[in-house]
Amino acid sequence: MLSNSAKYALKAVLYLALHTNEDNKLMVKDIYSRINVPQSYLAKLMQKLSKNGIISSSRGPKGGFYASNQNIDLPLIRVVEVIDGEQRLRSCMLSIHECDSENPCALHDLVGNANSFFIKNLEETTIKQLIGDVKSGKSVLPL
Amino acid sequence: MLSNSAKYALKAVLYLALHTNEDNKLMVKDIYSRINVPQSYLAKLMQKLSKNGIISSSRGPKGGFYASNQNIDLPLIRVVEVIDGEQRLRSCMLSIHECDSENPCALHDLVGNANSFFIKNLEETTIKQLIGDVKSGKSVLPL
DNA sequence: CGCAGAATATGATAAAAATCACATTTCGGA
DNA sequence: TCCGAAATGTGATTTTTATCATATTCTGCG
Ligand code: FES
Ligand code: FES
Repeated sequence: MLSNSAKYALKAVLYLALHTNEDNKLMVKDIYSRINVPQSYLAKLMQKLSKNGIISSSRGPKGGFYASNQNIDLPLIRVVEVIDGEQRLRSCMLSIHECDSENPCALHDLVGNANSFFIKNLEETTIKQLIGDVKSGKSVLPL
Repeated sequence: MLSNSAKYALKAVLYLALHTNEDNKLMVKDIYSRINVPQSYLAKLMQKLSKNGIISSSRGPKGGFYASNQNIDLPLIRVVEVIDGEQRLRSCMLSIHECDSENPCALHDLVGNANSFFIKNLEETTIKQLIGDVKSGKSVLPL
């Protein structure tokens, strides 16, 4: 469903959304151990996220990565699409082609609904909304 | 969610359930192109399934793989557990640990329910039940 | 300006998943 | 009994994913 990389990326984005802003940046080395992701692997992921506008960054002294107000208004699905590509999430449970309700595979009824429900949630939920739950203690950002 | 191997295995099991029985066996070379799975890869998967009692086989001339009446009464989850291991399906969406409703991660509410719904279905649906839908044309076994 | 601190770019290595190839064992039938 | 047809066992190769390492570019500050 989600690749390991996508999980890492989501954790990183959420961590940035919780702990940074334009005036309060963080470097990879300050983050990786907090979310339990290998340092240089995380660096690569964050570069990709940054290049695709999911998170922000600035170089040089006083620089680092951060989540801008614009960034945290993005829907979660943007994060996983940048990392995993567009079709992985929408692929059929049995075959390689896209999941297709017009031509449901044998497993489609057992999972298709659940999956499209998940996708819909990812599309409709923004990063900002999600960290609300974490802040209020309703959910947790796991190691 | 499901590995490629698990998808292949499910397709193979369903194909056997649809087209074989004790008196009507099939060899890998008769199957692989019908379900679009590399021949020798499929052979390995079917050995594993056979060794774990998910499907049946007999050697020698007139031999082959088949799905017995016992086999098709198994729940679908047995197939994926044999191929993917027990925990993959139940792992948290954000971390490596098991999904845990007591300690929900930030994504849990968005997906946890959908996922446990899927698992429950895999546990409660037998192979036999599933091929009913295929036979009646309600769903399809895709390439 | 120039230096150090940071992201960025590039590519090498390691591990896991997918795929392929072949030797061995078992079994039915002539 | 023996031969060939089939699964089984073992391991090698390829591809993808995950991880590590290093060189390069940009930028604020003194
Ligand atoms: S068509 Fe296979 S999961 Fe939807
Ligand atoms: S705890 Fe993360 S998906 Fe359930």
